[in-house]
Amino acid sequence: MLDIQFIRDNPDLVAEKSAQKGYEVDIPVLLQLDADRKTRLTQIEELRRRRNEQAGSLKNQRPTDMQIAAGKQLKEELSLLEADNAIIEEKFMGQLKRVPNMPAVDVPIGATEDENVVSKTVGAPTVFDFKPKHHAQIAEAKGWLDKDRAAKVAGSRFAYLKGDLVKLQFAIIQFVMDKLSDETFLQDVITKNNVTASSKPFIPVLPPLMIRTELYDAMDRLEPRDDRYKIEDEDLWLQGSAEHVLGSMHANEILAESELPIRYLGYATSFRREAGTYGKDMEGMFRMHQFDKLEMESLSTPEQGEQEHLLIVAIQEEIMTLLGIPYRVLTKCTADIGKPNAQGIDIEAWLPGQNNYRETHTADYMTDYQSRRLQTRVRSGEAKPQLVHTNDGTALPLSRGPIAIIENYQTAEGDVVIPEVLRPYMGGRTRI
RNA sequence: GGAGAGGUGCAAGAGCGGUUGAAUUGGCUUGUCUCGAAAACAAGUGUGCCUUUACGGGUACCGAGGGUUCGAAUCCCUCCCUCUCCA
Repeated sequence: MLDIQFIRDNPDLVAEKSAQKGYEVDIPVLLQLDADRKTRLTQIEELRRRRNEQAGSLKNQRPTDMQIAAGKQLKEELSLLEADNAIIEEKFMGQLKRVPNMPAVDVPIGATEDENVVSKTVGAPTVFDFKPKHHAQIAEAKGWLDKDRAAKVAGSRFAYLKGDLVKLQFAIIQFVMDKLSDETFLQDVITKNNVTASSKPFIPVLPPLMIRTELYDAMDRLEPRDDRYKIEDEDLWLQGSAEHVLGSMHANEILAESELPIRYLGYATSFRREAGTYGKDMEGMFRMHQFDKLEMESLSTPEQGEQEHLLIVAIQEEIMTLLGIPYRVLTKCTADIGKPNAQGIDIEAWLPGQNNYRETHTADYMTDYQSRRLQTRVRSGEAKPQLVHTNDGTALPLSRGPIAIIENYQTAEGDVVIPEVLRPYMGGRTRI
């Protein structure tokens, strides 16, 4: 949620930036509602003051009939005003929640994701002396992927992963977890990329995979609900990314400045209904209803926020480089960064089987947009608590990560060479 | 799932329906003392919103949401969470 004070002070700017992100907001209506609720709130507080005054003056004596009558009168006026204000308040919050976070100044303005800017390309598309296969072909031939039986059991966009593909997945998890919880690795990334951030390691976390409506909404990740799985008869949803359950972890807490940044590496199975993607990416395991993911989440001071974002991207790149996967980095434009984002980066891996770059990672910087509703704050010295800044980023998606490995490391025989860094986690095997 | 006991400030822990935003103790901060520290003593120590140049003032918050009452941390209802026992 955006700061209402900021909107009051900069109505035109907010309208303009919201439009750039493709969000329709009616700032004049919002501000009118804001003014209305303020007037009523003043009246309500005055009535409450009078009520408290009378109650306080009575102490232990019995009130007279006149005092009771006066009190009743006050109560009635108050409840009318309060009911009236509740309606306005609800409308106001509805409007306020629709206002997206303001994009940072250097976010390119664009109307669709096609206007994302490729800021960097690392490595060249892998060269083969044979026609590279799609990962689905390789995985199915190896018996690693069984979607037919998964469809029988759970429907489309599900899969049984089996055999060496599963081992590969666990190897990747181990590898990434080792790196991100290693201070030396982080220091190295920081130095190489000239980032100003601490080398505090990420704490591995296995989070709950379900989240309450209230917190999901506060994270601003519940919408569109069509893409979420709701648990029947419970006030719970299956999370769509570990970010959702990690970012909300410290809601309603005031953290000590010395604790920040708090960095988590969450491993979680993520669930998405993929509404509106019928027929898209049906081959293989590129787009599934359920996929495992290693996700970074950082809660930091406002001052640290932007550097945390840069660090997260640098880590993503370093991991891709270590895995030897060609990739490119996209600076997402205003239309694509997402509602709570101030800025966002995508990383796309080269997939020879699709002869294209495809999204594997995202890094989101939300400034205080999420923490305002979560009320996750930090106390710095004597000053009033401030809202923390939140960052998240994919450490490695499991299915798209393995897909990139399978396709880039495939051999003419249909085997897959194991990237060197993963071999220690695969019992020293060099190919599968 | 059933029966019971609970959820109060940084922590422990009081709180006959009415000067209780909340006793007390501890913690923490500051001051006195000291060469310094400890001890002792004194004062201070929540958050949101509205208002104020400022000092301050108002209001709300005792798990969450409703209700009863002139008046609710205290009574009632629903839900969430913790503990004990049973299944």
